[in-house]
Amino acid sequence: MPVRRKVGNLLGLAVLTVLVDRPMHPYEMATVIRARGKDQDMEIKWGSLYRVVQNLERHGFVEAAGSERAGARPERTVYRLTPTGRAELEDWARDLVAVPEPEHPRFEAGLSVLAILDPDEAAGLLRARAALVERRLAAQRAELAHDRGETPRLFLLEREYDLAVGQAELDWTRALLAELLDGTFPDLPLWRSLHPPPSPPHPGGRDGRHR
Amino acid sequence: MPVRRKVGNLLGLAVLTVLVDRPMHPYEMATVIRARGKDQDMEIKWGSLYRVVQNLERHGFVEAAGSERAGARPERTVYRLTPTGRAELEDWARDLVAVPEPEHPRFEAGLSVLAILDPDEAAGLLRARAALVERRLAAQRAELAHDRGETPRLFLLEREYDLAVGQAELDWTRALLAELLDGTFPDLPLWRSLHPPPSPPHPGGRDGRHR
DNA sequence: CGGGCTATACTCGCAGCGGAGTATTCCGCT
DNA sequence: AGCGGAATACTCCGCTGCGAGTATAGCCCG
Repeated sequence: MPVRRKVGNLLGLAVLTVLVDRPMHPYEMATVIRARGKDQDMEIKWGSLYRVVQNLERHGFVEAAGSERAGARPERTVYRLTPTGRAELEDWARDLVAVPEPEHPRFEAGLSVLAILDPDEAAGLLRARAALVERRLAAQRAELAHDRGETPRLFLLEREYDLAVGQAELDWTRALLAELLDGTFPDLPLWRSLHPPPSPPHPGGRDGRHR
Repeated sequence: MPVRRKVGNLLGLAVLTVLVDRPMHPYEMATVIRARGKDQDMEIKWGSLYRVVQNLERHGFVEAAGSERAGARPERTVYRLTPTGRAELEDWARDLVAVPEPEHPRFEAGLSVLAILDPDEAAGLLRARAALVERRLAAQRAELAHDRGETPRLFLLEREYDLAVGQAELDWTRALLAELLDGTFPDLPLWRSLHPPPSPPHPGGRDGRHR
């Protein structure tokens, strides 16, 4: 497995990263992370921000660098990256890049239980998904093309990657869908046998229960 | 977003699925899920099993169908799927299949902070990753080919999908790596400027700090 | 026939996550 | 000048997840 991190939340990675440039107070970190669009790259829940910063401090990755107050309002603690924190950031990054870990997208879980749905319904759902994915890809592609003008490619790599993987997903889905629609999919009879039509006119109570 | 589930843990999905066939006690569910290989499809932590079953019961998705004891040993509660539970299972499956959700693989997070590493090191890490991914793909492909003999394709869809996406990831990584190695990657100068060599012979203390 | 190993079948406790809430200030509008 | 809504800047608490631990039963090996 990938090294067990003292602070595992990826929000922590984002925090360490923005602190490389300069010390900040938590709310500002949130703003900067959002501004750089890095909140799109990892599921970030802002409710966890202060908790995560606390944990980073507890483990010596960041430390308070004093506190300021602006006008009224509770004083905000400004945090700075420690050398240990910088090291942790690099180590974490290395780990994320070099060690592939089996991940488990929702779609995979969905496919693993696809057989409990009626095959015709499943085809409809796959078609719907494909349409949505296609639209999202188009939007992402447009946005990426736009940002290329303003941001060096070096900082857009994760978006390129996303696009590549998304496209592969779409292609695979479309291929499966085609097999289902033109009847080439080999297990269709088996699959249908698991889902007897609601009530055939009404012959002698046949009931093809599976198992 | 995808409907908020009362029980969100995917282990719950697996539990509902095995209960379609027949009532079971928790430990048996674990055995069956493992036997069907469905534990490969979702990150399952067995420490959560009893908790998840409890929660499913609390929400009326499963219910105790009595308890048995075998020889000595604490009596095991046998659970059965309720109609609500069956409905939840189908709804959940539909949701997982039809609604694509932006996911956030570890590698994406890694790429988003790649610039903090030295470009040469980054190339090394990408190469290492590519090698590992390639080996895993080969292993998966072999295993899948083997299982094709014993299991209908209908129950192996998620593995096919995994393979397709894994291959896309590998291709993308290799392409990026090639650009880095042959110097085609456009931001290499920028990137290098963020990482001044540890200590150049020792001229007048130049220090190209970024920002 | 006894000693250790593996499989069976759970329980416990706590850290961490995150949804929801809170309080204040600022700004635009009318 | 008064109101409403958005942005700022957090806090709180309950539930979940899960690593670690526990205890017995069966069984294989010498």
